[in-house]
Amino acid sequence: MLTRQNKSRQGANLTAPHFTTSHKTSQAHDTTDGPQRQAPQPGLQFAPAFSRITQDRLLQAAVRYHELGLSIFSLPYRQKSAKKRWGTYKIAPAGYGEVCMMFDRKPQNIAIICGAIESNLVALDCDTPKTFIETKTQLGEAGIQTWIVKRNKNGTTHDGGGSFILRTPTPVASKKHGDIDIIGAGGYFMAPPSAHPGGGLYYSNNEPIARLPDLDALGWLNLKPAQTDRPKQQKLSGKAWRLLNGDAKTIGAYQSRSEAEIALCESLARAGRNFNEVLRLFRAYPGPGKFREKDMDPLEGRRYLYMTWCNGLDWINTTENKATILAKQLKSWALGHAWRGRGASSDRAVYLAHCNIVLRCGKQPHGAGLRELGEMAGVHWATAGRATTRLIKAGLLELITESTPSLPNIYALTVPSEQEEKIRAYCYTPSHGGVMECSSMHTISHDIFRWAGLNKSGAEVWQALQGSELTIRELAAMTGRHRTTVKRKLLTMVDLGLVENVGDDWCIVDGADLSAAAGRLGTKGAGQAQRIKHIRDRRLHRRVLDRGRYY
DNA sequence: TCCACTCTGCCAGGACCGAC
DNA sequence: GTCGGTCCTGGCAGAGTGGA
Repeated sequence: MLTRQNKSRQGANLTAPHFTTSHKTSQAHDTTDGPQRQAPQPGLQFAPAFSRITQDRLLQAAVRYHELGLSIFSLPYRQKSAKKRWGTYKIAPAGYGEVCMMFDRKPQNIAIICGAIESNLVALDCDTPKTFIETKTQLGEAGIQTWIVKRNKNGTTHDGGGSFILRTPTPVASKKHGDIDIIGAGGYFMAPPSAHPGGGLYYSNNEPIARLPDLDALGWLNLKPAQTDRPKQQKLSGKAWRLLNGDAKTIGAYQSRSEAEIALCESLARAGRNFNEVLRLFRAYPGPGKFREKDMDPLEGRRYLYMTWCNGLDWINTTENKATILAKQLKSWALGHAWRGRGASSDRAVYLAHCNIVLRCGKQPHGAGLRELGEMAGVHWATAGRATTRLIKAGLLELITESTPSLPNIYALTVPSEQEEKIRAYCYTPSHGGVMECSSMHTISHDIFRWAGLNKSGAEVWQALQGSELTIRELAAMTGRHRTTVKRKLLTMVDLGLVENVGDDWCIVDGADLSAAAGRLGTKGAGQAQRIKHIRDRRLHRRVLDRGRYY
């Protein structure tokens, strides 16, 4: 088994793994003739050849590729086609643990993804010996020596061909160029020590992967950049964009470029980006600059950014500001007591949405659009507006700044004096702010708890029943809903197969499926439809503003 | 179980501010 | 000056809710 110590030692050498097809691993050979001398005779079975490559060597190779920043995944032994979904590895390469899980158990083939965000690899797959030699010559004339992957002859077509693996500044589009398959973004190639379906193992030379300064370096191939997804700009703050774009004034507000990059990571994390997305953004934009310097060596750049990212996360986790702490206290309070009165269920859902917005942006006063509140609470935006008005009247919210046609209302969470003692008693602890509350918000906005479904009062009954067997009287006391309402909801839930009653107690049925129940009530997809409608509304609004009038 | 009242969803129409 | 943005009010129909 590979130890972490071994792993770090391997990381010191940036050359690609070198594999021979013989157990005599010390035997030096040229890329084109060495292994061919050992090529098995046609018709022989090749399984014994693989048996000389131990499971540890397969795992070692996989970890080595991982260390090089390549995105890999497993294929069935002696197969080239993926039998499982591998698209996620294009976006988020497998971590060290996952790589070990994939290659630690049985013989597998290794696939390396081209155009993946860390590597920007391109493979020039030459089908014939002639094309292979021509390409090798042209690369040599251009002063490019790089990692080459070949396989033993097995009597099939393409014997004598091979792949040249290169790094490019940007992902390259896949295409066919004569007898060369240019495997770029979205494709993958077989890596040593994989086994070809027709027999024979893949092996490689002992060269590092060459990095092209630009796509014109291989002018005769006319490489084109791949179309990549644009980042979701609307979710990033203006400050984050200024930092990403290397705005000197914004960066100058920090004591160092490192601090600016930590702040940028923190902002991206708050916007819901994961590390791989952040890495892609840092590579796509100039940023404060220090990462760019480190990224001259991609492995070093990745390590540096990972440390910066961890520092940003640490900051978020350890330095909660007053607004965040208050929001968590208020959220715990809102979830922990019964809200009484008509409309209280919606008020509670909208109030929790306000708290979540404060937690998300880490500050208050906070801007909250009615459509956003509606989507988060699972109600119509007009309902969210009316609920917000009631919350203001109740002293739970304060309207700081009225909306403009382009900016939403600005609110502040407030603590009514008569409630202050109770709310402060809901001291925030990690158990209050974790999974339980996330799932609560997720439940409230579920399609089944929409209007014409079980509604928000149904959501409260459902939440109260989580892990408990309760009577109608107890449920009414816990939720603040009238016992008639509680009974109605329970009977509907029984019809939907969500709950059952044993004597006076009611409990959730094992395996209850909220989505299926939403389908039966006709509310399935309501949240998605609402989001789509809001997108249309905003588009229409923009046109109206452009015209200056409605018609 | 029934009824009165409240709330919701939907629609139409109208209005402006801050950043660059 | 241009651009990019959301909220509010009022009315209507019908569902949801609380209480008798």
